Amino acid sequence: MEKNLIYKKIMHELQNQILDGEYQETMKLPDERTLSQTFGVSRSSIKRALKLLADKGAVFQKRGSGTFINPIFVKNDSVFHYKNGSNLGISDSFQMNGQSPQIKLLSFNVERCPKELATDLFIKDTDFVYAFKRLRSFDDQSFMIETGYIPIKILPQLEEKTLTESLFKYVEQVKKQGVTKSYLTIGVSPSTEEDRTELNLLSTEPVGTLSGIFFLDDGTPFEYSQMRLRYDYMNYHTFVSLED
Amino acid sequence: MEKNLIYKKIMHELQNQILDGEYQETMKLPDERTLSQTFGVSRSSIKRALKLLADKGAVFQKRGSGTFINPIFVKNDSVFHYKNGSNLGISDSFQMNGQSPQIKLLSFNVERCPKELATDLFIKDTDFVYAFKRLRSFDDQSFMIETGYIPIKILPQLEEKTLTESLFKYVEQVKKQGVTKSYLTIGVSPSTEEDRTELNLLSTEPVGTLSGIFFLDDGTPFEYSQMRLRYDYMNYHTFVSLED
DNA sequence: TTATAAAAAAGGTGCGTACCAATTTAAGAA
DNA sequence: TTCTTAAATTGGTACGCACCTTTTTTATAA
Repeated sequence: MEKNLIYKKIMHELQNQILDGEYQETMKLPDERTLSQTFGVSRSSIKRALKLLADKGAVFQKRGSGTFINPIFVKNDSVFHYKNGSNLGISDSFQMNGQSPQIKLLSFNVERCPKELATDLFIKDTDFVYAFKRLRSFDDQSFMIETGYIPIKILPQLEEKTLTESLFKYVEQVKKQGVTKSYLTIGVSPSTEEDRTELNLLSTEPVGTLSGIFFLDDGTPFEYSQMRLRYDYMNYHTFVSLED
Repeated sequence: MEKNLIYKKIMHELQNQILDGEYQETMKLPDERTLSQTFGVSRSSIKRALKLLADKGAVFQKRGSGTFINPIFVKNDSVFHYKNGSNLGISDSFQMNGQSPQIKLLSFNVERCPKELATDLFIKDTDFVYAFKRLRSFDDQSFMIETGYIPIKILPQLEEKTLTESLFKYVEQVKKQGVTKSYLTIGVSPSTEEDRTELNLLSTEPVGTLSGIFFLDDGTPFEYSQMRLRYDYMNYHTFVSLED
């Protein structure tokens, strides 16, 4: 699985060193030229690794001064790392005490693609999609209603029972591609009748909404999804860095 | 202002071409080697420009195949572009019909740094901070309550009236650095008494919450901020791409 | 015509060089 | 000692090369 890429290997190594408190005194990494020497790789590769860490918010690079460790990244690593490896917006990647949630399939149909979604999913509105609704819960507590649309031509073999398990894992098996990109809009809404019933909410208790598109690695729009979450399960962490 | 960096210039040029529909037929950019020639720059610079576009979600790069345009980026450009140039999470960057919101200062004090914030702001809990609360509105409609904490040693000169204007612009002037990085947690909450009063909400109507830290370009934690938004103003767009 | 294999195309990785720009440090002068 | 200036440090930009991996296209064979 590990593709043995130098810059990724070094990125991980540095990240581990950082989290292990290797550079705690100075909160600063060695300079790029030194790193290049000690790792025995080119400065270009070091720069590439550091760029990844900077994009994560693990370090800040300052010209003329050095590469500094973000104390919050170290301290709060659990929170900060939530994003890495699990948080693609959300959807499939819930976990609690290492245990995945149960999934109940509320409905499952094949229908013509709703007009508003056709362009987003890059298909014609005469094409068919799977339309399904799922309910997720931990033990007795339901926390999310998910409405999803998937073009049938992307997953011609999709069966009903697959939808009671992890969709993303299934896709990775079948398509041999990961789902690593998403475009999401996050919002807030008072709870609807359905929300209150399914998620066991009072009328004063709201839901968080996530809606958007998930892409395969090659950019194929794979699913349009609308998620409504119990407000107390809604917790989205994000590190934003404006380049331009 | 424009720093005349080749890779950024090319990034913009390509982005404009894309939005202008230059590549509409194929939805595909020329290959890197060709771009290198036509722009008269090295392939490395082209790669760098394309990487920026890929990180934005404007294009998808597929080895062996080419660089493809994300149709959603073109179509929905307003939404997609919301993030670029204005959306650092949110805070200062609101606008509506090109018009900035009014800001009312609800409170303004200097106090010792709350213990939970000290480490996040990278200061001691014996250090002092400005603590303030602001209310933002468009015309008659208030839409956000913001509670902010800023270490006094970062902005020793901060005056009360500055807080009724754009804080970020002020910082850029004084510190000669932008505020281009933030680490935020997004959540949902039923409205509190104060929310309902200030934001004119019913008890069934919730707020969206944004809380986290804003950094200066060099990584200095500059402000801890908690924002509570009217649910109908809460709209956060994000493109997520998992690298590793 | 169809299946298979070779070639070409296209993006990815890694190394290296040269020089630039901001910051910090050290040296020298007042 | 303190201020000013020059040098060293450190990350940033740009170019180029060589080679790899995946995908697509083309040519060849069945």
